[in-house]
Amino acid sequence: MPEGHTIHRAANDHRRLLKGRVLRITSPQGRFSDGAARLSGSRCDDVEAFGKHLVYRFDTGDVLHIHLGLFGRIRKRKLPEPDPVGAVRVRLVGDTHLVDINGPAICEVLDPAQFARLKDRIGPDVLRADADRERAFTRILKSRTGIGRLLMNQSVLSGIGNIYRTEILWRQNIHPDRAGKDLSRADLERIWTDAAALLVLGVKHNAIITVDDAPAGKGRYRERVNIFNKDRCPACAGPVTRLEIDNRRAFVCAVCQPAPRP
DNA sequence: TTGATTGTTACCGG
DNA sequence: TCCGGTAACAATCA
Repeated sequence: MPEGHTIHRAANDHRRLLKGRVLRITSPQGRFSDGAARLSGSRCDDVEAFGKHLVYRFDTGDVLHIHLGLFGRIRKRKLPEPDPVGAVRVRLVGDTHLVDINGPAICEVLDPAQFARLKDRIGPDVLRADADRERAFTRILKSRTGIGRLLMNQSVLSGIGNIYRTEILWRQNIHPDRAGKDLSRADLERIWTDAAALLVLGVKHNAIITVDDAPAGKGRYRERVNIFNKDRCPACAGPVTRLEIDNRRAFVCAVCQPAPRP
């Protein structure tokens, strides 16, 4: 589930439900007892997403920092309080709803200085209005690393996950092995703009939609994609090549996305 | 029971 | 400083 759109969607939803409210915070498995005790009873001042990082800000200055990693899940439940389902690390109880966080890779309390360091470490987020895209472009244009790797490096730019990586590069006819420094500024502008548009659509529909004119109704996996996990390129009908980049699946059309000269 | 999976961090060496 | 490689970790589902 966790690509950037999932986290931004959760942040928007949870802000609406929890902002301004005093929360009761528990640790059903006991694996976050200290953090829950430290935060519980304070007022939630805001909920924000930075790339795939979700943060709940409290009036004490403390921040609850969540990163779902590959397997984490967020569930919103209505009160009265139902039993936890699965490995609920932390439960945030508001006035009408609660939020359960299952299996996050990161679940920690940060003080203001630690929170500042976190924000500094995360690259500009294509979904945030305050994102400094130049910071990402400068870094990419100097890098020998392939753009496929760079797009998944959350300290370069944040919010793009594995499926969007494949889809964005296909839509822009760019091979993932092309070095960042061999791309043009115009290429990067197109990538950024496309990524932002697709993620906005993802937030809106709670699904990964990268095909134009997506038909109504939901895909089987809440996806409507062009070549991720497909056999044929929808543009040229040629075969889709499967790659592995950083041990993650990637898909390329050899015709529409010419490989760089070796 | 097994394997795959929409992710990240730490550490080391070149 | 940057880059590649490796390992560790997380929970659920088919």
